[in-house]
Amino acid sequence: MNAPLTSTKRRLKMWIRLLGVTRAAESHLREFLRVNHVTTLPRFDVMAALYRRRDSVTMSELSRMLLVSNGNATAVVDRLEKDGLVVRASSESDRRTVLVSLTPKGVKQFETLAAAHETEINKLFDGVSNGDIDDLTAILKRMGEGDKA
Amino acid sequence: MNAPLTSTKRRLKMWIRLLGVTRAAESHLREFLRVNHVTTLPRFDVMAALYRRRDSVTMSELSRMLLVSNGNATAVVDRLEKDGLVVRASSESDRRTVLVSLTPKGVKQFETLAAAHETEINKLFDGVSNGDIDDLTAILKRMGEGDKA
DNA sequence: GTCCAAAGTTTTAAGCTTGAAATATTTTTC
DNA sequence: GAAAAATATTTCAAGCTTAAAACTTTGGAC
Repeated sequence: MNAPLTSTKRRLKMWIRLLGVTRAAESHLREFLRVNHVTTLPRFDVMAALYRRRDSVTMSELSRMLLVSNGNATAVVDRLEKDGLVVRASSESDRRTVLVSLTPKGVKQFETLAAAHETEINKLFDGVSNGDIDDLTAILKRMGEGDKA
Repeated sequence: MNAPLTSTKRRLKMWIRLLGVTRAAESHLREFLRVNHVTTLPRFDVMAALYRRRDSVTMSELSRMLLVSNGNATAVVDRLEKDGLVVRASSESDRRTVLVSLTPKGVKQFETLAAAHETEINKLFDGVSNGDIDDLTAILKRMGEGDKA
């Protein structure tokens, strides 16, 4: 009964689905972090970036890594700093740049958080087959590499 | 060289990619709407929901359709109403409920917007093969249906 | 009919997010 | 080496987003 969709319509449909699945998962994750760990996704993201690069990261690198504006990075780092989870230090070589890093308290909290996060992700996508997971990863990888546009 | 990943790690990896691709696309789309049409994604989403259901929608339905909080829906509708793109009316049968609908001006603007949006999505995913698009849609559809959790 | 739980919406406080403007510093150019 | 262009960060105003509290109205229980 259905006429075949044009290539454009198929892309649109895919995008609607992509957005729907991602938003639902994000929403679930946000709730999980809030209720069980009294934190938020942006805070988690910043801490994850700093954890990956333990030897401190500049504000610019941070916003580039997270795909957020520099003003945004400033705001989240401000709050994490107030809570004693990260510290700012000015660079020796370039006094414009600010180096951010996790405090020991931040490292400790993040390790707990990361483990819980991983478990939750696993639970969240429990119903998806391993085949679908790997196919999805492969397609998304191709998509991510393609867009230098 | 790489040891095979556990099922948990593969899900985590998939999620990182999913989030990355979606955020990059959303960011591109936001920029497009702002620069070329002086509007935002949330506004577009609300208008799209109202356009799909021309005979007016309640605030609760709206937030459910968009997966956002009701307070959020209130705020976006407030701004659209101030711009004369939507109207609120109280229901005859239930004085608690508020019926929102597009004004003629809103309909007209949305139709322009929707066409531009579709073209932009198509351009955005230009580099992705039709096969990948359809596979992706199918997998995402299965994922979306699965999560009654 | 009155009380009370439930449902629909808005308000509020806090945090997230952005782009643009403002500041400070470094590098380039002449 | 002074002026100007470029880079790094913060501040600002506006809008997005959420959860929780406050209101209003409805629909039962009695």
